[in-house]
Amino acid sequence: MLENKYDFKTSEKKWQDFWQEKGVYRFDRENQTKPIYSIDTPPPTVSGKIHIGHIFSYSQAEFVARYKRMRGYNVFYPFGFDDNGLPTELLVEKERGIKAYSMPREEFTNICMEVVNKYVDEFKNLFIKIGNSADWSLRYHTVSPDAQKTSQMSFLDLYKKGKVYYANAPALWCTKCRTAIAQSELETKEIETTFNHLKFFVEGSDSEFLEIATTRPEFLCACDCVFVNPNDKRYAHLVGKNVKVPLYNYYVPIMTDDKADMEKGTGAVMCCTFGDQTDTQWFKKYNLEYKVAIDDAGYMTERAGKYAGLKCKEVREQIIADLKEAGLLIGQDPLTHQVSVHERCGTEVEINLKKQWFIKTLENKEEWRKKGDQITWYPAFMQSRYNDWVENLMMDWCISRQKYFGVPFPVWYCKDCGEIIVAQKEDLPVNPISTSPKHACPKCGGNNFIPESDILDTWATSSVTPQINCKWNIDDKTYNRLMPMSLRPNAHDIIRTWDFYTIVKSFYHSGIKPWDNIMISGFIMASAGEKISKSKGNAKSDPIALIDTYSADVTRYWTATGSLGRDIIFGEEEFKNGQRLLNKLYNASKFVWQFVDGYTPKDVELLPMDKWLCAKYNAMFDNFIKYFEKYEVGLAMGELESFFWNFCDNYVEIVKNRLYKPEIYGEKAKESAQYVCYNALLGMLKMFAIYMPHVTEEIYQNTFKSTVGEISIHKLEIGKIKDYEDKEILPMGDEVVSVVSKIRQSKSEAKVSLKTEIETVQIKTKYVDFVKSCEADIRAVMSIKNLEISDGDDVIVGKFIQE
RNA sequence: GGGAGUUUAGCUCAGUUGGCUAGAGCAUCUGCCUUACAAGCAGAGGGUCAUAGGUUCGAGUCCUUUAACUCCCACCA
Repeated sequence: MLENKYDFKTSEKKWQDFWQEKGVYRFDRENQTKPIYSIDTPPPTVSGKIHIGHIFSYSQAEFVARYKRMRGYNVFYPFGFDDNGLPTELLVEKERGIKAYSMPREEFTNICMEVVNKYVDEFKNLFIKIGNSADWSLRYHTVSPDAQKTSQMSFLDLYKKGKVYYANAPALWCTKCRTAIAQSELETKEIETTFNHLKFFVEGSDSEFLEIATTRPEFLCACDCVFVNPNDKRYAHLVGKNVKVPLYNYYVPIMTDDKADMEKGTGAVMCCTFGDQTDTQWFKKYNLEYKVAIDDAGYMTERAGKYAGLKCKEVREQIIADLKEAGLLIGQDPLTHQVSVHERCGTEVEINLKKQWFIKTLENKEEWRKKGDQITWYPAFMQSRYNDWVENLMMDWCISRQKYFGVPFPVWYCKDCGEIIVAQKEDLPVNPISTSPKHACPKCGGNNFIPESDILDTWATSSVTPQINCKWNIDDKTYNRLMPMSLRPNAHDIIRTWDFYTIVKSFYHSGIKPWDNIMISGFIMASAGEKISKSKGNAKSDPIALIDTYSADVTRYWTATGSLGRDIIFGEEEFKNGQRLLNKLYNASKFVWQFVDGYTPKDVELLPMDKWLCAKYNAMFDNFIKYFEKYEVGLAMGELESFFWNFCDNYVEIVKNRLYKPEIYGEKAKESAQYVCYNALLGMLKMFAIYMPHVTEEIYQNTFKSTVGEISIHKLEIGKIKDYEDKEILPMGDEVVSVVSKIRQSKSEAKVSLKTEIETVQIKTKYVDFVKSCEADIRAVMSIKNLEISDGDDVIVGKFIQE
């Protein structure tokens, strides 16, 4: 029996412990008969507190895991934590008020480990608290030795295959984080600046000058040449001549290139190393000199002369003032434009030239497209984001980071000849700083080595989560059994990083796609167009507070609303619906159970309305499956929910008379209702268990477990009520509901109680036979003395019999 | 500049291959203590389906136009 009231505060914790203890969600390695469904869960980045957006996105995938389990799959649902690299370093620096570069490397990484462990525990507890059904025995960490090993194996494999290279090539650089970054880590920010028109005097003339517009005059000290378009008649006569760089007074040539846009600025552009992407292309194409204007931390170099040692933004104003004073500034136009900033810190990104490691991505664009096509995208339109990204790739993937806390490169350099020496696979994981190669340099025989002190981009490890999960190169049997994985779920912000890089790696390593399906969820917005962010202080949606206030089930319910891939705006009012549902589910179960306690389903001839309910249930079930197969977890729940309310408000109301009073309506009528109540309620509880696992478990344990036997509702499979697929009956039963509704309406309009007796009701319907066969039900539920049923389309309600 | 998504009731959103009078919840209003639930139930009002055209016997749904909002990408001289 069920307690009178449901108390989520005690119940949720109780069942969470129970599930862990009984291993209800364990992947069954030994089972060879059930089909496997594997989920490549995104390991959340340990970069601060988890907010409601994470809960939203993870829950959507979690519903799929539960659904598949209840459809008979052996579900492989691991959970990982991405706890290394730049994001984690930034968290540690902020939390402890330290800077990585101001202390010994080892000390810093030890502190990182401490902080990470604290946060990982918090994360895990939160996911358990929300009722996440991951198999925690499959938990992994990207900073753990196992993950490091896989990540380094990935590097070695790419190295052997010539897909990773070490080169002195222009790379994006963050002067605040003091490291190289990748194109995918850029964000755009709109800023106000000025377009400065400067005089570049033509060599040998005091009067003739070339007018050049620039937003970055601080780069004047790093100018290599000036470009004009070859078709630009305005400047044709100057091509080949030299011009004098303002303030610095050295001469650079005027050259032609198609990339110089006649429409932009004055049509003449200065090329510096490096002001922007185009400069890097010119640098390569014309083999220009590399002139460094800005150092790693964003200060001007010696080359800048009197401005050396100053931040480049301060210098800009000063230079403009100096240019003005020297009469070299023709004018200034205000300009609003987009600049690239580092997504982690918002700093404007520079480009510099250092030796870095790159993974080749540009040469296989076609292949990335094809692999994207082989994966089914849900919703389909999200694939265009992936395609856009692939098409617009500008640079190979730079994977070296000048940071401390992460997976090291398994690489040394020979001190004598510079040869690259990589570790042996069997020695992994290695830290080159604390160990040395086992053999002398194969090229020169030298025995002195310089370790690579950079670490790998955190995405270089995150992009091998399928390989980590499936034991690539460690357990071939498991790998072949699980790859490609069934599903990759993530939000749309990391398509260009996590999804893209994972596809790249999987293709390079084994030539296959990493997953069959990809499910992209939306974002929780604070308001239209405004992302939730702690720094903005708009995150009034702390998941722990929400769970404590509304329960995990209600919070989960909320995450299921909406359709896949769409952003939704956070609103606490919406939680009320979930509370209502949870309450109703408990009460309805309690009510129905009193009539089926001790009942075991047996074949009976069903009454018409009971057949109708079964057919209705089965039709709902079909829709439920249809939506779930498209990962539309919210729309699936919508189907279930509206069926459930219909069940409570119409069906149960109609049959409860039969259940209460078999002496009036007959034993058979009672048994028919019992059969349907038992099956429909159990069926719905199982489906609701996907969304609200705690309350449904509580109900199951106190009711159906006694007849079903299985230790947990989450071990059951969802399904139809047998043998009731008759679609013809649907409109007939609906007609009865609508007739009852019309009678209710007349009572409501007369402002009388619903139990008020009615002298006579005339029903005119096109389903005379069916309605006649439901006569007893209709009379009972509406308290009708005389009921006349005939052909037509109307309901006439007679006198009310008042006390 | 290229691409994607959205636009349906005051609010949040469903609406499948075109098919009865366009639906639900919230909010508002009117009632009802009905042998589960008043944390409940019944009912009512409320919509030119963003816009303009087209295809069709028939369009919220398909095609074209325009507009607004959001996002992704590019441009960053």
